[in-house]
Amino acid sequence: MRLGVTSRPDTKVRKIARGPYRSGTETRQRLIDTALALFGAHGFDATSTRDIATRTGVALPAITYHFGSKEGLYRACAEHVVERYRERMRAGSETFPDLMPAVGEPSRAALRRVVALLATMLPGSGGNEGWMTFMMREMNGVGPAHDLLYRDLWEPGLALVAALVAGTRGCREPADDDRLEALLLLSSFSAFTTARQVALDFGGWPAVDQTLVEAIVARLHARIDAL
Amino acid sequence: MRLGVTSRPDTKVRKIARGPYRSGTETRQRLIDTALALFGAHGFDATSTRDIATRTGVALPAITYHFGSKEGLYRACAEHVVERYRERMRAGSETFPDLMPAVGEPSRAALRRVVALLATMLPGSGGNEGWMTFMMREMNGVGPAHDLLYRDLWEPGLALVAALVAGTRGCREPADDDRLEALLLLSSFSAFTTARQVALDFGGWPAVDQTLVEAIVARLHARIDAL
DNA sequence: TCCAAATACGATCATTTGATAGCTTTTGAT
DNA sequence: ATCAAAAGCTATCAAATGATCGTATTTGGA
Repeated sequence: MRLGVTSRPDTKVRKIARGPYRSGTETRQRLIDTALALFGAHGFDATSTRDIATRTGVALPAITYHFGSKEGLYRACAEHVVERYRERMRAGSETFPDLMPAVGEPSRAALRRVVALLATMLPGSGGNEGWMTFMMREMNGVGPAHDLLYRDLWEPGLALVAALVAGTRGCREPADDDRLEALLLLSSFSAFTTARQVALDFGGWPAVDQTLVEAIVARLHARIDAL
Repeated sequence: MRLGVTSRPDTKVRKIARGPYRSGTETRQRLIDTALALFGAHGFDATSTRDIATRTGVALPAITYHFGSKEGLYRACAEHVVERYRERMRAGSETFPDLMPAVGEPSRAALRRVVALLATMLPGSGGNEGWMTFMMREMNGVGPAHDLLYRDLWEPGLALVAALVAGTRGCREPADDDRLEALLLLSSFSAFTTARQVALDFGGWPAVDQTLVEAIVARLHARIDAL
């Protein structure tokens, strides 16, 4: 069955791979994992579909078969990133249920926790390397997944932080200054994503580890307390 | 004359173009201007040499002739960016000669001015569009010009800011905290370079104009005063 | 005036790349 | 057991791309 660009195979039956043919969802996931790392490291145009297929251990037409095109695979990666982000934010919301903006001190406390939660997504070690850099590549406005990521990731995140900043300052609706403050707060993270190599080289740090994340969060908390 | 990758033609004679053949330096400069905009907007791999040549109004082999290869042209763009940056910093140094770190209040004042000077490089309107985005593309560590830009641009800039932060805090040598503070200060600019589209869309601002730059500088000055 | 170097371009090559055609094997429901 | 759909692969195509060859024109000094 050939797939359209947006549709995907109905995957209600195949669940467990028992033979040499894997289930469609598993192959799709493995392709997304590989592509996410390569797209994140080198960008859309510098990543070839042959490289993705070879590293995944499948033949070249598998990409067209499962995702319709190279761009379809890229969009699938973006959707996967959004899901990862929502997962983490949901987990954070369950641990800290009071993330909704309010007037006065609760907003400040919530803002502190949101920033700390976002900071936990910084480290690139472990199995999730690449999805942060993938995300940052789409922020300049061009790219096949910019609109999706803006609508489902950046805008909600920035709106939450801006609302919390406004609440901390005693306002109900975020104003220009609050939005700017939200942008400046979150841009602090970009030093360790977009400019990760420069930051690590300059600081002489080996990696974005827990110690470094704690130092960043401490500094951001100080800025929040001074609002 | 065929050129090596690093060498360039001796340009001591040809200066003024009087006939249909332009001077070598002028063609080189026009190629760099076009390439800088395209590389900055779409990246190295997504920019074709044919597109650069066509938009510049020259034939395709002109790139090989003047720069040796596509990568040679890219490096020439990076060198041009470094020169632009140094020009601006030199102009700022002449206007404000006291940028060197010292102990106490002078460092704070110098830091305020350095940040304000760097902020003036943010706006993308005018003839200099593209060189900021070109620069930011090389910060993740991969790319044909990363080392050059780090050595001649990022490291000196960060070292200056870190020294001024240390001076403001009363220390002579910058420590880890000072370097981190320098990174966080400068990363504030990345919100309006790497993430320019996201920032403008979210804030509802039409462009990175003087009003916005002043608001950013005001916020950064407040952070510096709180050091 | 004359010539070598510099500048420029049309035509072409070899490679890479994304996509497709056609066929085989596996899977799971009937 | 049977069969249609799903999953997969080999071979290949058409387009794009970076680079090169050969040649023509211009330039500025001898």
